Amino acid sequence: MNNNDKPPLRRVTSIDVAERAGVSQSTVSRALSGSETITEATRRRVELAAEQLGYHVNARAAGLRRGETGTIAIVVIGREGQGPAAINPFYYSLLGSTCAAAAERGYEALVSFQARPEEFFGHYVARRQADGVVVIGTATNEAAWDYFRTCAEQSKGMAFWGSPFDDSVWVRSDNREAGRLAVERLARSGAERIVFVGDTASSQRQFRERYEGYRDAMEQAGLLPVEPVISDGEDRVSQGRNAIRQMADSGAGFDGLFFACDAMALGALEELASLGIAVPDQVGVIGFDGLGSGEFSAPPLTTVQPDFAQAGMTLVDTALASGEDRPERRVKVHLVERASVR
Amino acid sequence: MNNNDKPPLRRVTSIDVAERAGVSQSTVSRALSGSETITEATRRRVELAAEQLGYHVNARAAGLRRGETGTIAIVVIGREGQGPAAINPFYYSLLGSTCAAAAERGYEALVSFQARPEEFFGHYVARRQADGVVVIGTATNEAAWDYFRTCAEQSKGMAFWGSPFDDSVWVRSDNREAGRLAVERLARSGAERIVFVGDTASSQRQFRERYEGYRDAMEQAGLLPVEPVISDGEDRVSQGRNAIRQMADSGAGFDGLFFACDAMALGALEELASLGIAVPDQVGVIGFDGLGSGEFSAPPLTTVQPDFAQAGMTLVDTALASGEDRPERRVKVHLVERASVR
DNA sequence: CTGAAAGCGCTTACAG
DNA sequence: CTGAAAGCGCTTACAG
Repeated sequence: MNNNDKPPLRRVTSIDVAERAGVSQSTVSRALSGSETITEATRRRVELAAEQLGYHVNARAAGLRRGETGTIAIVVIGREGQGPAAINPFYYSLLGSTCAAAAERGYEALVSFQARPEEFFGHYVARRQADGVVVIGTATNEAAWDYFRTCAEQSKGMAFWGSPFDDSVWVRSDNREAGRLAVERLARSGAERIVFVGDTASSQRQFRERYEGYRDAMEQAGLLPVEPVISDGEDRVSQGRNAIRQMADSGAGFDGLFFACDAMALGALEELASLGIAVPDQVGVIGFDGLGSGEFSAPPLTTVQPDFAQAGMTLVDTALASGEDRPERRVKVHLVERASVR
Repeated sequence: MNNNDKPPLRRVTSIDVAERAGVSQSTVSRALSGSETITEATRRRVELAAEQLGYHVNARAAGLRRGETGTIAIVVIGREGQGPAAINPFYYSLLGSTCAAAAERGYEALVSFQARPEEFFGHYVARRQADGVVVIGTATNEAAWDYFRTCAEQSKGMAFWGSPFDDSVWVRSDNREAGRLAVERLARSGAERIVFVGDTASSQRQFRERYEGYRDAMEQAGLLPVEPVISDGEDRVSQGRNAIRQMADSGAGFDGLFFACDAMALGALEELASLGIAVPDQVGVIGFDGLGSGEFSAPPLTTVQPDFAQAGMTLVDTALASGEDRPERRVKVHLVERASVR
């Protein structure tokens, strides 16, 4: 029950277990790793000894010998000069699903948040800390992506979520489908002058893909696609606010809005309200991301969301695929109906 | 530039670097680990060789020899039967700050999401995968906390955020101060009949502490503290909604509300709106957590928030403190002014 | 300032 | 089915 025999002076090793069970170290190893060639009786004896001694196999020594790390590294890129508190919740969801996917594949997840150049590091595979690395996070930190782009040239086993460059192993949402879904839903509500808001030249490549999906869907619906509305702003929320102000000033009419991301849509909702433009009655609004914040906005935000579980799994599998086959991986998206479209 | 010399058949080791630099393995080790006793010239030679070969020291082998892991494990407890998508964003923020704190202390972070009994695991220290483990996440998963409580009895180096039990090394917000802050702010807006909403017998011990802070502050302000309002509901959001309905039915008057957490407050805001009760004009509302969702609610939610950076740091330091001194660690809180109080 | 040797705690051919 | 021995890739006393 308690340790009044003798205090553990030294960490208990497989040799201690072997001694206690009256077998060799090899047998302990085999018994505890589930080898087939061990008698049930022996295995039980070993397991008992291990439990009595509070023994757990030293994962690092085992891995060193086996040559596998059994872990996958996940790096989350943040905006320079901002802490993890400023991370877009979208990436937290993605991080969570990626960890879960890693676990499902039998891997541990080593995660790091990187924002400043001094802390950029991606050589986890070379350092034998991981068998693969997945990189997610804001596309706005150029220095970080430059760094990781170089990393990817040097090492195998890297997978990126929505990288700002195409020449590496990336995983993305099916953004064209997202555009289609949004336009279709807006059109169904009766909207005809639907505009896409977001910078199609953004380092976030996925924005452009969403715009293309919008454009094609508009044409297919017999509607007139217009040029994307691009606005400035410190962050995505103010970009959304400013876009509305800009459109109001220009006097261009619109009755449906598809935003490149939820944060912009959320800012827009505020601005629309303060301008007295009713959502969804005068204008329907759809975002992209599926942020939790959209559940409580006024009105709750209808949005397109990727399948996070699939995203995490694809990221992990891609990182582990050792780069020989480089399939373009697209993650399914679906519409989350809330109340910003009639 | 490219590898047309010969493809790397085998992983490059410190022996390869030694050979190339014309020194011994010991020297390579010393040069690369920043030992003082090495000539600058030698060091440069070694570094050059390492770079040319694309060598990185094998972290696992080094750690095995050194006896340190250099990593801290972070486990995030989820609700059974729900994936990481259902994790309260509060814990994501806390996870992010904990990872950042670990990095600041020179540690890697090994994170896992655990919700089902089959996946409970906390013996990272025994398995030599980490030097300490911090556990955060929902207090509602009893089986998980039972498991980790037992873990904590067996191993040193564990730190818990807001554990449902007191007999272990926990870190918590300064919840009484939170209660004081909320009451003071509400009173300043002119509220007199202020009520606390939240289950004071909840497994989330911090709820009770917030209530106690509320109660004491009410007395000090010469106001009458009332019994906490407790409501049922699937999740915290519906508990918030139901609390409002309950209070409306009972006819008890109130002009200030302090919720045990933001999710409840957010649900309450919706219900208040649908009942036509104006916030903040008829009733002031304050939550706890600092969720991002509160920025976009109608109206934006005034809330009390812990200092996440401090929380992460305290968690890491506590886990690493090897348990000999068990200081009760309280994390500072502050009021985030938004628009749900006059 | 540098090298040769031992050892961190495992696993896995190789024998028997 | 089990054991003795070698080795995974480092670091660190111990010498010189």
